[in-house]
Amino acid sequence: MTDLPKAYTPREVEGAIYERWLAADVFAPDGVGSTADPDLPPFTLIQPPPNVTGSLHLGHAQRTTVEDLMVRHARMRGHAALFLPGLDHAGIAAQFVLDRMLAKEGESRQTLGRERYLERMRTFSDSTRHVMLAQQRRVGASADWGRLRYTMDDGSAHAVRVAFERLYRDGLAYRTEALISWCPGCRTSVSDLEVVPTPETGTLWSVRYHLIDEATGRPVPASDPDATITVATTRPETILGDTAVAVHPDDERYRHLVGRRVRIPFVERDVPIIVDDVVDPAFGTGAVKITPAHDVDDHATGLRHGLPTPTILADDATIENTGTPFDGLDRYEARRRLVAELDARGDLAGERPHEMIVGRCQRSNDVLEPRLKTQWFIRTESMAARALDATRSGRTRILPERFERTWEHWLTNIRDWNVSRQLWWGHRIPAWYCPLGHVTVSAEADGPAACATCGRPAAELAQDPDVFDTWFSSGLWPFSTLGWPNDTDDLRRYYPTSVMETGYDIIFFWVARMMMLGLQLTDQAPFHTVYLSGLIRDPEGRKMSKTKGNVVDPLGVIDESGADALRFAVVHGAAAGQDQRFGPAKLENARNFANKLWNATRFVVGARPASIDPDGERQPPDPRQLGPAERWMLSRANATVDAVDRAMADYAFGEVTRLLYDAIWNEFCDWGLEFAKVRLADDELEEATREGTWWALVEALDTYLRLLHPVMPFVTEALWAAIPHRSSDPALLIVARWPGAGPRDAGLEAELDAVIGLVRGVRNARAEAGIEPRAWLPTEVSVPAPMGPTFEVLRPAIERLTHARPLQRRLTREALGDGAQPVAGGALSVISGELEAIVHRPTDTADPAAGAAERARLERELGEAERHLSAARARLANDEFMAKAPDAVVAGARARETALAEQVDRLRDRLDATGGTQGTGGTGGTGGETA
RNA sequence: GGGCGGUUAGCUCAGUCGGUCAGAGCGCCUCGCUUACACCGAGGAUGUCACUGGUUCGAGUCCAGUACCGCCCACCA
Repeated sequence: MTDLPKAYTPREVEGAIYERWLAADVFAPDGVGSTADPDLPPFTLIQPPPNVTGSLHLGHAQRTTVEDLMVRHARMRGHAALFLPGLDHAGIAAQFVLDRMLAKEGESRQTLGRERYLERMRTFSDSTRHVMLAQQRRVGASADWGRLRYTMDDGSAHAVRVAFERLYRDGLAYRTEALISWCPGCRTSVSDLEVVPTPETGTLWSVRYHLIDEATGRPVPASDPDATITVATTRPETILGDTAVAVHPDDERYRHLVGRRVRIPFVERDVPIIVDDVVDPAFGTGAVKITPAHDVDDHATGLRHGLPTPTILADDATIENTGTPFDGLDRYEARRRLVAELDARGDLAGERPHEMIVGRCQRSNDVLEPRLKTQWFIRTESMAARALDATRSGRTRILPERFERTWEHWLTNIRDWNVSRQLWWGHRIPAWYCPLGHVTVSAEADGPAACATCGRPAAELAQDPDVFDTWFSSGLWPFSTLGWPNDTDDLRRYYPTSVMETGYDIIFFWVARMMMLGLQLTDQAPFHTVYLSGLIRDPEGRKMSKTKGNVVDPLGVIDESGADALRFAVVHGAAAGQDQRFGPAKLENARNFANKLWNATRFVVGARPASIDPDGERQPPDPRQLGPAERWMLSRANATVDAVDRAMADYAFGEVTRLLYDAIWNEFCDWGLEFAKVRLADDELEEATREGTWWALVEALDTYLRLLHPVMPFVTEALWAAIPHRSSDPALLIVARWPGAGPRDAGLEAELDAVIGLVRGVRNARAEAGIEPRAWLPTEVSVPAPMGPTFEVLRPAIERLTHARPLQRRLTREALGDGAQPVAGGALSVISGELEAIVHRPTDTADPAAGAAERARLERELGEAERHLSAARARLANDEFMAKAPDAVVAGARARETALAEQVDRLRDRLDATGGTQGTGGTGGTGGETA
């Protein structure tokens, strides 16, 4: 046993504890401190790797907590529990951060060049990775740091190459020119998921295109009724890339123009008027300009009609290749000038504000441009089908279940995944091109020796300059971290993993891709359960973000309130998939709870009978030495074990903390300790009895510390060190065994409920009557014979808790009131279950008004009891209820009716007695009215 | 345009199988420094479980619809 400081100071407690865990090597499932049961299957949780260049925010802390609590729980249950930590290189996100830093130095990707840029990135990420890892340790992550992985380490690099090669070999990776979303700021393509549809008010311009006289090849004269056709656009600069004008096939207005040609202004290109179903005749003019290289719909239209696809936007979104003066201008400058020029020519038919959805870059917020690029794609159809099969068959379960519908919808409508990124930071795509255009994909670290098609030597091959979408390497995470593609011991032992915990916001980005790639490459679903956490929001319910300035730094919170409080706060009252607001109140509540636990333990430790060796082995409480309160306490602890087990099995972590908070605070501390105090201080009891009482406290406390450990690991570990252990216990709580649910004693629990109810009732009555709390008042209690022994053992505690002196026990209700002289002003009556008490008031504080107040109180209680009683009776009088409700429910209703009737009866009696002694004439009080 | 979630005490939220489910924390009010804890203890007040209808012996809970708030998905220039 170790001493506990008087005050609970999280900083001191937590710092020392983590070092002890590390020293004991208990985090690794195969570490020297592991106590795993070899007969149980392992439990594997691969951490969603946080961005290496990021900083830990509250969301990370919350996820780490949930992950860690699952791991700790599994570990205590005896499973070899692997919590594999990691970091993500976060391709585009990291580049975005570094680019901004470089910009402040007047540098850029271009000025540095690829090699120096990547060198800077490595230096930068090396400096931030330590911060990220240290933060996780502060939160208490019991991760196996020896297995720490990084999406840019050699193992991941190898996995990425092999995975891609296999996908290519199986026809699931292909290279093609396609319309992709391009971010001019990041200078890369982004996936559909990274496009943020943003509502904006733009402008819809109407532009006249001049028809061409086929005979002369010149524009038809303005006098001709069909001199022009008017099209509408929100992006006039794309006019420069137009290769057709389309109308709906059924549109009578334009039918006669179909097949004619119009001249695209500035580029002076003559393009056909075509028909296509994509056109909505009701929108705008019903005629649509077609820009196949810069619009999704137009691209599809272009493909259907075999239209040319001139690209007019450069990587930086300046105009290019148009042969017009607009070349070299930024897209928006070009737009302005182009509109002005059209207006000057008289070809601007109109402009009006237009509500529209603009695609913006998730990272840089730039407006994205659809454009053609030759990129690598992953064919998703077959993999998505397998992923759906895994969830439909139940091999993988998504929690909360409602997200399975989202999952279904997305995977059934999935499009091929563009994995090429024109970034530098990431895994280079292992594809080489020979001068003849042959493609060679190779998993070799040094690339292929020769072109796979024509045999040209490596020296003549050029590797694809692009890198993979960062989610490609993340998608391999559950198995690449365990050694895949090598057939390692870890992979065999820990794969498939048990639970994947992550935020619901990346279910598509990440979970779906892990699932697809895992099934494709390992033939197994990578995890059996997906636990989706909700998002942490600020106290106003807003998403936390740096730009809003409402981010909470978890380290600040930990410094102030402790990691245990933070962990408890983010778990307490939270439900899977449900966002939660986080504010100071929750945190304070959690810290208070830790403090409560600390002080309760300090009391137990300090209350040790001198006859017990502080350094001795823990003794099981001797049942013969236990009083009803101690047996009740142990029964309740068993009940809590049972309830917590059920909640854990349901992944209802908020329920777990609620159960423990209630059990520890409202049962163990409020009643268990209070009853025990009296008993431990009772010199009349035998030494063995006091010892038994203390061992019972230790037993219950030990159980609660174990149950609470996964959520509040530091404080429980520290406190556990202060209580005696069993010979079978390990040195540290983190590897101690999860408690088993022992027997309950329902009858005893009911008796204690009555006793506790009586104490509460007496306190309540005394408080309402305005009686000095410290005044000792003569109190009588009628106790049915079966409860006699319990009452007698608890008598000293009841005396103390109710300030009753003398406390006299009566065998029947009728006997109440005989033991002391009723005094003017009346006595207080309290009914709790089968117990009934009368508190006699001191003469000097009694007055007629007090009697009236007591009557009012009793009448209020009577009224309430009568309402409940009549409701219960109405139920029993309902034939259909009697006929159709289950027997157990009917029996319960009968019992309730009996109890309520009894209570009403007693309250009436007490009211009569109170009225009678008061002598104010109101002797017949039946509770109908309140004075 | 589809889909999902939320609506329960002044605030933030739990509420699993339909039957002691009207709950917690915070806040508020009244007391109290009783030898674990003032980061505490004792007591108290506060509800049309958003609305409408339905199923059921019985609905905060299941079904349908409505309203408001929020999120996700979606190629209308």
